[in-house]
Amino acid sequence: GTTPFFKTPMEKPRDFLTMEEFKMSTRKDTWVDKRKDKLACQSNLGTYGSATEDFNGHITSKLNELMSIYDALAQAPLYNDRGGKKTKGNEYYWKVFSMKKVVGILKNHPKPLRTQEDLKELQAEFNRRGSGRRRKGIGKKTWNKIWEIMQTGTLQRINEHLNDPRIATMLNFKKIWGVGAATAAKLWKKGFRSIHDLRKRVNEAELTANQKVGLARFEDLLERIPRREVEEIESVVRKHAEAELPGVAVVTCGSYRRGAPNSGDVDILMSHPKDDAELLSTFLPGLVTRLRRTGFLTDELSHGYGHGKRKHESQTCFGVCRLPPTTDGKRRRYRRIDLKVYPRRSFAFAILYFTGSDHFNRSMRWYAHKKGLTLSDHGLCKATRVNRERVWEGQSVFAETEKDIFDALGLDYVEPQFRNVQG
DNA sequence: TGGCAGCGCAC
DNA sequence: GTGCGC
DNA sequence: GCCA
Repeated sequence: GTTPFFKTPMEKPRDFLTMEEFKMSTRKDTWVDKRKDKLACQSNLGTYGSATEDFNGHITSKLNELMSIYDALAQAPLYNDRGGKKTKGNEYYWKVFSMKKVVGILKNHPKPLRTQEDLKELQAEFNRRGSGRRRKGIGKKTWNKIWEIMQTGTLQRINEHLNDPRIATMLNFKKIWGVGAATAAKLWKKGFRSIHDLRKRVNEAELTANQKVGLARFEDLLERIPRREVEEIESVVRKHAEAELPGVAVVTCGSYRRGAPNSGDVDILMSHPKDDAELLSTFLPGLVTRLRRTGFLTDELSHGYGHGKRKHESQTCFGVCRLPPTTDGKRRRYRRIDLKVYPRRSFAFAILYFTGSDHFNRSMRWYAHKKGLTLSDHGLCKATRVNRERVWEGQSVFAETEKDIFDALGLDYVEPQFRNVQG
């Protein structure tokens, strides 16, 4: 985070601004600057993040269930008889968005909610104004849901939906990687009723190549990956990456980098001081070939080897991998792995972006936005908008480390393990 | 009442 | 252009 | 579903 990724310092590319030039060109002392201590990417410093114990799993598990139901409803125009909206302008999309936030807040709440007094205490914390900062994100409907779960152990709304076999089946299909609500609804309409069913008549299901992989590896891909295994996977990739391109930097991001005890997938970012065009032309395809040949990378889901507009900016390979059997002969699980290669000039931005968490990123982007800036996995630039259309994007500030990016924004640096905020 | 990010790849 | 995942 |  604070130390450069390579020993030799990088020369600033001509099209980047120095920190001085950048700060000179950005507005300061705006109203957001005075309130920046309230940001999720600043205010939770030292309080959230390292929370490893989930005191309110009895509540969040139920909210998660309802969330996945809404997620199915949100994106299933085929399921709704009247046809849902085509975009995420759909009402359910934002219910899910909002509930995710609530789950994050409860996961980080340092004590279990059992009694009405516990709940009132938390509500009071949310309503307090003046001296204490006012917390946001839980509204009246959600307080009612939490109270219902505390009293009855469940939500009537969940049972109503799950009693509908269409919803229950669609939720199961949605667990297949590459199958969203639209496909799940299509499969229901075609008469499929279970994963087993789908496997039996896979040819009739008309799945895409990715969905077929998702179905074949279904059970394994549902499992969390222990931290220890993420490290093993990283070391295999590092070994082959180093063979392909000596001196390559290999950094595993995602929840692993935030210190999580287990992860949903493995997100590996790589870079090298060499010339960008050269790095982005052959390295990743070469690495992928090596990983395939050794049997480690078993499936490729999608590539971004860069034939599009942004071919100079990054390359990706999403796939499935598996470690060799353990010494006592036990087979290992198939795991989702993302490989990404960024040129050195944007490596710090990419590392910051893919380390997350989601809400931490949103918070930083929001702050940047209010200062007339735009933050992405490629840079931090001045943005000019007319009628909400981005018409012009300035040069990015030069950053060799994540800390440089915080500095450019005028924020305090936050270590990865404290970026675990969700609220 | 409008905003909550926006993008690239498979098909 | 839609669906999907990031 | 929450918020300004």
